[in-house]
Amino acid sequence: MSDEPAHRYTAAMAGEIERRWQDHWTERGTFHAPNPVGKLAGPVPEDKLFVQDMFPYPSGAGLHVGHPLGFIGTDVYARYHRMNGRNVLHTMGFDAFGLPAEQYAVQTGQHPRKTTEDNIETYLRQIRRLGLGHDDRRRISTIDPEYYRWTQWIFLQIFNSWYDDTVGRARPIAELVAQFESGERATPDGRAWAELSHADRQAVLNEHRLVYLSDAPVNWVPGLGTVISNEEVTADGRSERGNFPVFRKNLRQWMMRITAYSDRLIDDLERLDWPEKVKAMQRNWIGRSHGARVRFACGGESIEVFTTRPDTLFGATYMVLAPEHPLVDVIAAPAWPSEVDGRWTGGADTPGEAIAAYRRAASMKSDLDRQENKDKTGVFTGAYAVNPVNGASIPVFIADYVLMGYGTGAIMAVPGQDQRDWDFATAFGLPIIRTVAPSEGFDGEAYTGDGPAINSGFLDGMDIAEAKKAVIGWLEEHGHGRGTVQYKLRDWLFSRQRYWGEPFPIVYDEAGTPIAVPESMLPVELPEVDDYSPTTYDPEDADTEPSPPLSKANGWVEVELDLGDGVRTYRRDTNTMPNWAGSCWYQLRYVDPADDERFCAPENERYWLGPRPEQHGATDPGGVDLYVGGVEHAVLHLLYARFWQKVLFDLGHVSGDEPYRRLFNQGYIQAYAYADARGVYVNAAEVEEREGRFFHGDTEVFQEYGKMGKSLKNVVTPDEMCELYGADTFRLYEMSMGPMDVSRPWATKDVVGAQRFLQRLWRAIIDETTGEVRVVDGDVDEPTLRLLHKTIAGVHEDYSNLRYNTAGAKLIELTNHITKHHGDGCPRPVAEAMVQLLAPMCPHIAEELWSRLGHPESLAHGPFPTADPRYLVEDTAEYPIQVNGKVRARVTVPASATQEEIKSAALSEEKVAALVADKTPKKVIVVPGRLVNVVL
RNA sequence: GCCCCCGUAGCCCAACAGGCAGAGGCAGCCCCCUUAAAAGGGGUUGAGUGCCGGUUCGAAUCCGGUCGGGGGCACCA
Repeated sequence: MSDEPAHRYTAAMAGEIERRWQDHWTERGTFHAPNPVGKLAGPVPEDKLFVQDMFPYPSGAGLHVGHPLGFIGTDVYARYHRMNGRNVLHTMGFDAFGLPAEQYAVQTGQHPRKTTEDNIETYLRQIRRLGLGHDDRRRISTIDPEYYRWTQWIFLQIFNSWYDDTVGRARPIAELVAQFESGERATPDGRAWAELSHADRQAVLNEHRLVYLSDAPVNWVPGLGTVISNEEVTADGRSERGNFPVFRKNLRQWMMRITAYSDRLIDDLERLDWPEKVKAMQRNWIGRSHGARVRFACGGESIEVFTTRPDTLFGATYMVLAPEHPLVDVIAAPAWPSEVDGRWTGGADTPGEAIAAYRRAASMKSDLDRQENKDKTGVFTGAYAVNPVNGASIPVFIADYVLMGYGTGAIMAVPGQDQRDWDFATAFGLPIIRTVAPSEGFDGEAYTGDGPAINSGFLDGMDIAEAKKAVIGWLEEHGHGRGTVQYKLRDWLFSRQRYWGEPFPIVYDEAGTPIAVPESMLPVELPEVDDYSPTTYDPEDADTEPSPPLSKANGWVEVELDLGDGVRTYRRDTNTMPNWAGSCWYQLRYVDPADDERFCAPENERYWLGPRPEQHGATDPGGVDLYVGGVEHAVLHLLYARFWQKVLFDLGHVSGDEPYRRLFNQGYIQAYAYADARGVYVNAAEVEEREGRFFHGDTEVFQEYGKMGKSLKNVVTPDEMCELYGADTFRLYEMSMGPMDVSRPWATKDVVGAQRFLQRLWRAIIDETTGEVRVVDGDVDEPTLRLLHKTIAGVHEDYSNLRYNTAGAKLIELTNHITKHHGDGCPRPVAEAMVQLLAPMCPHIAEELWSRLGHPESLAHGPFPTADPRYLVEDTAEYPIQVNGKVRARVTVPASATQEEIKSAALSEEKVAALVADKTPKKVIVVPGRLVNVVL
């Protein structure tokens, strides 16, 4: 330790260099990216790049080494392009509203603003050490009133819009009012617009607004004291946050009409450069299916069903309504028909009693029960319906395998082609008619494959696609139904009953009509309250009601305003927005963070985010050039943000209709955790491996693999890594672990490899004992030049394709070559190029070496080396010679050799000639630049 | 149950578009430096690509099957 050379690149020296360069960059605003107009205006090159990390939430727990993986990845990309002359926008702000912040504040007994701002400071301190080239003028935070002013403004834009299906886009609500006024569009009850009261008009408009109040059933979570959106409910019917039971409850809540955009949200995925996996998840979530709605007569009523298989209509042998379906009580027979099947009655004396009992039982089942137990249950309503295609009379059941929330809440059951219907039919003794001939050898139950229609009258012989078309035509012609499209996507529940979120810019008049707060009065600031902790309940108690903390802010809820007809008293909306709101548009604010007239100046928006068809193709939607984050936001954030962008686009506020042109999902850094026999976790850093088993001291412990987390005692922090090795070593190691999109285990012991490399590179340029630059001037030998230019070319390509692991490997290779062949000093041109190539990944050491090599200017804006093609072509080529696919020999020929020349060189090679002997090769394959294969 | 992704040295990972299985790192081994040590230097060993079959002159790569791991959806008509 003591006699370590004075000028070795140690962790301590790295730390000193890093602090110095970070200060240098900050002082000079090295990473300030100019805008075309406004407060950040400056000279802008046409060539720009907007790189963005997914909005981090500033957790109180601080960062572990997994968090910065993507941040470093985007930084390398940004630095690479900045060095190559592009105007690069890269920054980072904070998504700081939301439940976790509020819960953390409640735990620590402090105001959420205080804890959140403290956490942001901690977060910034941690990421600052990493040397990320952020434009710090563009840091924003969703909790800043100057930010959420515009979140509220966008909310009002959406509120004041409606979706015009005839033109397929959102329009200002005033244009709808004009249609009603002129009579171009009739009001729902046919009265003239002028005859409607103010409240009536608002009620009509509420049915069209893209944000509207709804009394529909919503997801109520007593354990959280708030309602949540469908996207936040897990598959087993619990809240994603907190894992509490979720209950369906009718509550008056704000909804966003995202369903108006279902088709565009699906269709526009094709124009995005996104991972297929994420696109598939969004398609799946939106759940578009094509089919038909068919009406079945039932007594004096008509039951409408949705089906994706109208071609199987002849096989419909019964119908099922969801237990909550409104027609159930209307159609239910007063008494069982004679000779009713005992399985159908549920043991009740009348259909009415059976239905009541069944509904009671169904309501007691949780979603989880329903999923675990897929045995089919149901009761007969006593009613029969008529199959429109053949006049058959079929019984109508209720069963909980039919959901009120999808389609029409009613189905035609075709047991021959649907396994669920098959199961029900078998349990209840109902007939099964196959209407598609199963393929040969099929021995299953319901047959869902393709085949010719059978038992289907005029459809017989047609395949599924033909039969669908034919039957839809028939239904439409005879007025029994029509082809239609169905979606799983539901409107977005947008209100939360929490404190720590954006207040709604809405007040209510005496009649309870919601009124937009005028733009001039934004932001509507979050009031101080004595008790910001929400009222939560017994998580299992469904009979509770949300009680928003803001409703307790007495001086705030009641407000005197003059909204045009004199000063009156209004009540504020006491909900807050979900924490997804702030992240729906933050890229727009990064672009223009200080504009206080607009959320973003159009010139700046167009420059950074506008479509560039000449560069990205005719259908380019625009958006952030590279957006990096985890796959966990595939449906939530990424769907909501696309929706807002499209509304803003329709209203003419932005020039592109997608927010993120290219999306990249980084993998996760995971870690081993160790628990002893009792299941108690031990500090992973203290575990030793001996003969394939693991020990903590003398106690045997057992390895698990997964997340890094405090409770698992396996957290490694970037701070520790910077301390032990320096930020550049840490950055390089993270980038070298593998491709960016692959998840992998953290291994602190491997970090030393990255450090040794940087030490070797440092030593090639700096004398470790004197600290003098030891590069040599003069000509560089040919092999070194060849390797150098090959490295330049390869690293260029690797950086632009986010393959940092292979870029790192190429640099190590070059450095090893220099160490081996130029131990007495690195040739200057090689040293300079090497430093430039390294700079995106290890910017501090690169700046330091660059400056020691005599360059006063920062390396942040280049230069970056380009490969000289002369050194990329070899003058000779070595060909492996395969005989029957096995490599037997090698020949070296001039690179200019023709295929014939290569062939004869190969055949005359000694070992090959011996193998060929007197035989005549059947074939000789020459792959130019690759190899020769002789087939005997 | 349905859909998607991934299996290459002890470990993390390379291999352009089917063409010599290896770029790099960790660990191991040998040597050097050192009073000693290593987060120093130099060198070196190591897998036939999870398994079976097919296509091909040639397969880690393409196709079919199978096993293992990860993820998404799930009574959505």
